[in-house]
Amino acid sequence: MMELQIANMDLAQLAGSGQSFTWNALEKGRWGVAAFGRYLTLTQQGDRFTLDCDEAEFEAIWRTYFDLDTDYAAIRACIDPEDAYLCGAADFGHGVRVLRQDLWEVMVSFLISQNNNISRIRASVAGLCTHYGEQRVGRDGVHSYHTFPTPDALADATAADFAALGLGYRAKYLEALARELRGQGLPALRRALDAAGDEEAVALLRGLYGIGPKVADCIALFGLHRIDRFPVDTHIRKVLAAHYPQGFPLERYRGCLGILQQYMFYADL
DNA sequence: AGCCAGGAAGTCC
DNA sequence: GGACTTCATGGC
Repeated sequence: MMELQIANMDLAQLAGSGQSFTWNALEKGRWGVAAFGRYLTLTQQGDRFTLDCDEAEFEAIWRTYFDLDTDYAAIRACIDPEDAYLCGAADFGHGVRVLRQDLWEVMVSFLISQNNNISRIRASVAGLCTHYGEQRVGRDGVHSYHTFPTPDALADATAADFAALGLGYRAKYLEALARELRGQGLPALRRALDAAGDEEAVALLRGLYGIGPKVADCIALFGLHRIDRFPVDTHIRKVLAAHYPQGFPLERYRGCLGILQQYMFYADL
């Protein structure tokens, strides 16, 4: 058990922010978070958080996962005070952060996300975990959870299997992705991505079947923490048209574009 | 019935 | 290189 004070973090906002699809609401304000093969439950009262893990696990996994070493107050302070829309969006989503999620989980989740809605993405990801993930018993010894399935765990399934979980026409993309990255495919891709700059990383991702510009940007932002990527989806396109007809000031916000994008996305949800 | 959802591939020219 | 169409599927 750990108690912490964390500024600029709100569990309900993170759970609803559409960047992770493996959070689940438990009883009375408690959230369950599965990541990196672990399962954490936590609660929040204001800026005080209670996590059911020890300090070693917190330092090994969760400090990084919740991006606690990034100063979100400083980023919000950079917002142009004349920009009423962006100030309002950042205020509304004050507890949204860019989580440092597992690369493969992000690849699969956002491959599924295209032309889809968040509730069905969540259901599809849950189906993948229960059907192909590893079942483990939680810290309380009673409740169990499923890890996110590896490429190898998915590679023998077919598009028809994935379609049965509600992936629709995206099922063939996941079939190809899992087979492409099975064995040493994923670590090899990760090495190439880690050695690449932002543009090159996005280009590498776009070389995979089913991954286009928007999904590649989401993978770079959420799976590689390339904080300057600015994914433009249907919501952001709408926001840009409504509030930035002359174009969004990308250069002004170089260095934190992805975080501002999350404020804008969450405000539009 | 048609439109929308964290879009991308295929198919024209 | 663009512009247009197709792709599953459920909710509104």
